[in-house]
Amino acid sequence: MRPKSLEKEAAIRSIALQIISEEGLENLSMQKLAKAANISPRTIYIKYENKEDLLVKLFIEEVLGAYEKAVLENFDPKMGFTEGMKKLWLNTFSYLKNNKPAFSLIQYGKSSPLLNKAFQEKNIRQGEFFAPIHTFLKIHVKTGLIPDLPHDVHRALLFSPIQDLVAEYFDHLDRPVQIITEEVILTCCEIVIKGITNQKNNEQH
Amino acid sequence: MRPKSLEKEAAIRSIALQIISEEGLENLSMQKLAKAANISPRTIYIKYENKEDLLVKLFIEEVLGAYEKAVLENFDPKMGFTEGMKKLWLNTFSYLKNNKPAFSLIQYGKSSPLLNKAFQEKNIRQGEFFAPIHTFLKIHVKTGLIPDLPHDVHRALLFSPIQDLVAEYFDHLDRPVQIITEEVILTCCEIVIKGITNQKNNEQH
DNA sequence: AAAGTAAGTAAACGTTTGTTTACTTTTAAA
DNA sequence: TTTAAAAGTAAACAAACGTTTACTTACTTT
Repeated sequence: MRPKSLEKEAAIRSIALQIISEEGLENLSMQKLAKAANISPRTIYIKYENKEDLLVKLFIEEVLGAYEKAVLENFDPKMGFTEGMKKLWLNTFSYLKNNKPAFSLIQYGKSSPLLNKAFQEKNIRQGEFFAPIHTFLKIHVKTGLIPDLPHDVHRALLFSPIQDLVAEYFDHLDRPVQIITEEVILTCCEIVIKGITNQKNNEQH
Repeated sequence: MRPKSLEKEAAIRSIALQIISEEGLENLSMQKLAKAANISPRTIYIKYENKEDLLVKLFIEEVLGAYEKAVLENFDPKMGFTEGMKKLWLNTFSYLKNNKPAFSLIQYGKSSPLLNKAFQEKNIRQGEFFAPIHTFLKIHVKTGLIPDLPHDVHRALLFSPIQDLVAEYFDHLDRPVQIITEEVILTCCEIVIKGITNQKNNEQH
């Protein structure tokens, strides 16, 4: 029997991401994708059940999987809070700034009902994405360094600014002067850390 | 001559938002919209040049216009920093939590190249959205209360968490216990304020 | 009351959509 | 070397797409 061509599957995924990033999810069609990948539309249906299946697998497996791996590289839940946060922020920035297609689909994941639902179901059925961050935060809640808030609230406070900064990095890409640099990222990270940490020695009653 | 029916225009806009919110931007079609609004497709083209024109006007005029107005209600750039921030955060929360369709399209504005481009062009040509917030931050930079960072960086640090919290509010809507309440919003706002403000009396060298 | 004109409709335009049918090619195992 | 079977292709399917044509309705103005 003839084996599946892995190159063709990889081409489908990367070209789909490219179209979504450049023209938007609403302008991705199976026929456009097939033509751009130089294959027959039928070939896509050998690897994916239908368009929704393709989009969901692209989002969950290709994009979020690689994103999680990149963010957690050289990160350990037992790290000190400041060290860990800076590692996570810098990993996020250096991965996403070189992967605009991935960032685009992650953004769509917050808008599209289809992708949003897929994300929540995956989180429930197969365990949370970014589980080591979960552990990391729990440890620092236990020591009393950061307040005991729901994990989703922690995420909003600690990581939504870095994602917004990446969006701004891309918005400024064609301008002469870059304002979102690694130095700015670290400054912002320190500001976020300062906000969340309980500096017990400073309590004034 | 026969006047335009304002009700029909309003119906087009509100039903379009509803479809985008429930089924996604990628599933909004002119024919579906016309049928849902009980009008002929041609009627939409009396009021809008084409589909892109409809989407852009929906985003810029209907959604961002109303959003800006709601967020700035009873806000004054001359307010104290903590007071102003809390006002902006609570206004944002109370407006968006009752306007899921608006929130959905705002999220799409960060993903879709069409809407993103429209937003940037409008900001350049007709002056920034949320100009009073600009002024507000400049005042508190001048007094030295907050660091002098680019406005986009301020925005990421000060307002991206509240937008993320609204997204989480909607994600948790069908669960028995609500975790995103006005109280949580205020707690988070205080954490963000604590991070950004230069507490000169606490400097330890 | 009549005229004039924009608003609005029903139906259809040519394209493109997601997907499938009928067929050919490729390749590992017999 | 033959063969079974999945991979892959070209072409086409009905349905839905964005948009327009030809026509009717409704309302302001004269």
